[in-house]
Amino acid sequence: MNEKEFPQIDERLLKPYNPAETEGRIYAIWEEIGFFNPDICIEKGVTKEDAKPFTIIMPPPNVTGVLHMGHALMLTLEDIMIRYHRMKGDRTLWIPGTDHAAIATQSKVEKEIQKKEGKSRHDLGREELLRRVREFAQESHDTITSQVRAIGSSCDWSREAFTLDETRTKAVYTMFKKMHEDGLIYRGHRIVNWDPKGQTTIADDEIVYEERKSKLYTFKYSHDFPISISTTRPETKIGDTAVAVHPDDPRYKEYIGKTYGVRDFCGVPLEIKIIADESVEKDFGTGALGVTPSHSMIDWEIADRHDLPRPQVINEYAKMMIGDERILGKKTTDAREIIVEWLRSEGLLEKEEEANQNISTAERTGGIIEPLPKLQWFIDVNKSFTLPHSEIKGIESGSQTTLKEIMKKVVENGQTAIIPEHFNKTYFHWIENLRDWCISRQIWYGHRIPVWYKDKEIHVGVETPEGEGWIQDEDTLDTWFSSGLWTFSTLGWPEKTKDLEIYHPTNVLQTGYDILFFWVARMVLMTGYALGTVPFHTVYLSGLVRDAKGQKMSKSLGNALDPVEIAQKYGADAGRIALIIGNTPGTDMRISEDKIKGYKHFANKLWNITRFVLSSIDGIEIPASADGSQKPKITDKDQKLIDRLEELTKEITGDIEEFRFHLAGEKLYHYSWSEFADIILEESKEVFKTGTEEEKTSRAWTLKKILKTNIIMLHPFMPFVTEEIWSMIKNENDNLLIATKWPTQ
RNA sequence: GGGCGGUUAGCUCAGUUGGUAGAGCAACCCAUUUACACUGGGAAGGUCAGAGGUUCAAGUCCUCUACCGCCCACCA
Repeated sequence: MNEKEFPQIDERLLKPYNPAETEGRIYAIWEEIGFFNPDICIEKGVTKEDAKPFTIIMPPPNVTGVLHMGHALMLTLEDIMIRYHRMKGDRTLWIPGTDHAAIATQSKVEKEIQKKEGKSRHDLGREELLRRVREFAQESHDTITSQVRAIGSSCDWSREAFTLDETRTKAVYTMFKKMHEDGLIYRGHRIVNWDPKGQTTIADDEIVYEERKSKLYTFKYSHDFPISISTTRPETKIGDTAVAVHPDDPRYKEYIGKTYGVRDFCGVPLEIKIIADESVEKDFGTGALGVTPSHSMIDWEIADRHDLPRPQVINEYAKMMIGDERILGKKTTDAREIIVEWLRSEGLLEKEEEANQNISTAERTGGIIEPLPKLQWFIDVNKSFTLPHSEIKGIESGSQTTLKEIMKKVVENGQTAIIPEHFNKTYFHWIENLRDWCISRQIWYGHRIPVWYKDKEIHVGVETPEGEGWIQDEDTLDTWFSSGLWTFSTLGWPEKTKDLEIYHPTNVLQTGYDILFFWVARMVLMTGYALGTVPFHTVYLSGLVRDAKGQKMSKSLGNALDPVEIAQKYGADAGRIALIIGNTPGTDMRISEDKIKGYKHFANKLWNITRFVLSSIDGIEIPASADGSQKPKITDKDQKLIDRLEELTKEITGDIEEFRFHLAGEKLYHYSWSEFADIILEESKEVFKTGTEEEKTSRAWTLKKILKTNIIMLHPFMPFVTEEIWSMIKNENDNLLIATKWPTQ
């Protein structure tokens, strides 16, 4: 092939499509012209000022490292929606951001420092550790934002947010103060999930259960104690204050209400009251439960109901804090052996059996959770408060409600719809079992709790109080507290900004189903409380991205695909569409390099289709542009092709509107390859060879029309190659493809 | 223990409201410079996990069973 054969063809088309060269250049053009920002779209006449808004706030990736394929899927799905709506003419906003991810980030940096320098956070001190974490977070942030660009995300960088930046911190502090004033945030001495390894509390849903073999011991506290009990943790029994039995259990009825003194339980005197409680299973063990209020969630609740004393016997380092020299200061596991040995030697041990037990461990550190009573901050999910302004169906403005009710109503009445729908059940089930949310963490990286103490005075506020001697609470807030505000803190709340007014509630939240509870439910809670509305109308839950064998991608397994590497090797477009086709919401997917390679071929196919169309129609006088305003006489045969294209356009539009991206992508792929290239273009060769002038003109016009429409519709899915092709097929007065009108309205 | 999802071609998965099964990859045959070998054409491959039911009609709706996966609870 030489220039003589293709005199009018752009010379770029003479070589295979090269995404590595193209993508960075195209992204720079988009950023330069500013169409990612809706204000500029309005300024440049792409969007009408009174157009319907369409908003997505990007789920902020954690600044703990680099992006993985799951992020690539997220960015692709969101970018498809954003580009589609922008092309439709909506006032479209996509705000990017990152999450400080408190515990995850701090523990990652701590681990590195420990490994490289052998120092703990206490060796460094609060200020120095924070400096190091911030430095790490900044680097991580920079990597992430360059990756987000590499994938082709058309988000508005001028509005970028960080969960721990100044504006978001103000939002967090304002929210804390407001909830505190409403009595929804309280400080209480309550049992929490303590992670002795991470030296912090964690939330219920940050617990991971691990099944382990353990021993179940059955014994009596003393020879004259009337009831035997069973336990897997004998060392906690020095903290027992009651034995609970089922109220209907005839075996123990006579003892209920009596109190027994145990003079010496491995060196510790006990006073045990026999109580009746419905929560006890008659059929488990002896049917009697030794109640250890301070070291078991269930027992703490029993103690609440029966007003029992709650001595703490284990400390923050998982060591025994009472007892004689045999057990005092010993690790719980050692103390267990000692107490079992003592029971055995006293002849109190009746049975020892193997049992499977689920051990609670901390998700981030792997430490075994020790339930402990601690003074912590909580959000009360059941307390009534007045919601002054409400747009939530079923809750009147000015009426009494609870946070739990808000979370429930919003999904129940469909103001927020979850896709796929079956996750509704999971959501409701979670809310029903929800307990008060412990929001304080004993780590340093994060939003420091906005509470100051001075003697007996307490100040809760956004600013440090005036005067000498105020000391701020040492703890920081759970990272999900700030994430919960994300849809509106990114729009400027608590200020009454224009953005907040225009773009909130947002349209879609797209995220993985694994954080439905962590995040989605908390956003509903926070938004309902602060604004009396919903954070988003639709929640699109995607599945996890796994490797070709179905394993979770991870660095340690070496099977993780790096989206940027993929983009360099096959093109971001190929990676994007490979993640979309065959991927349904809520279902995990498998991705392999082979699949991505296939779609690299597809990008090249589009390239060659373009080359063929342009070279075939070269020299044929077409009276008008492909926008349909003027056209030549169209043959019946070509009219059928146009009708088919219109039908496809309607289908694709419907599929995107209804979140069936996998179908839209697949249809476009097959239309382009199996219909347009394999049938229409093949047949056109004959038309151009032997047809009449009228047939040739009609066909030339039709091919260009199909090519342009096809490229427009593929743009949300494969933005780079389509924009590059567009630059070669557009008419002089056409805009960039990113700002070109979608073919149906 | 409670709940949710899955089971469709060798492999990975689609299949929107019920209308006699589809794609990609792999494998098979043919074509060899054709816009594109990052190609074209062709053929092969499935009693849609099993059983029952509703219906003129079921991969699709209902009931039950089996197996796989996930989530929640945490029996102390």
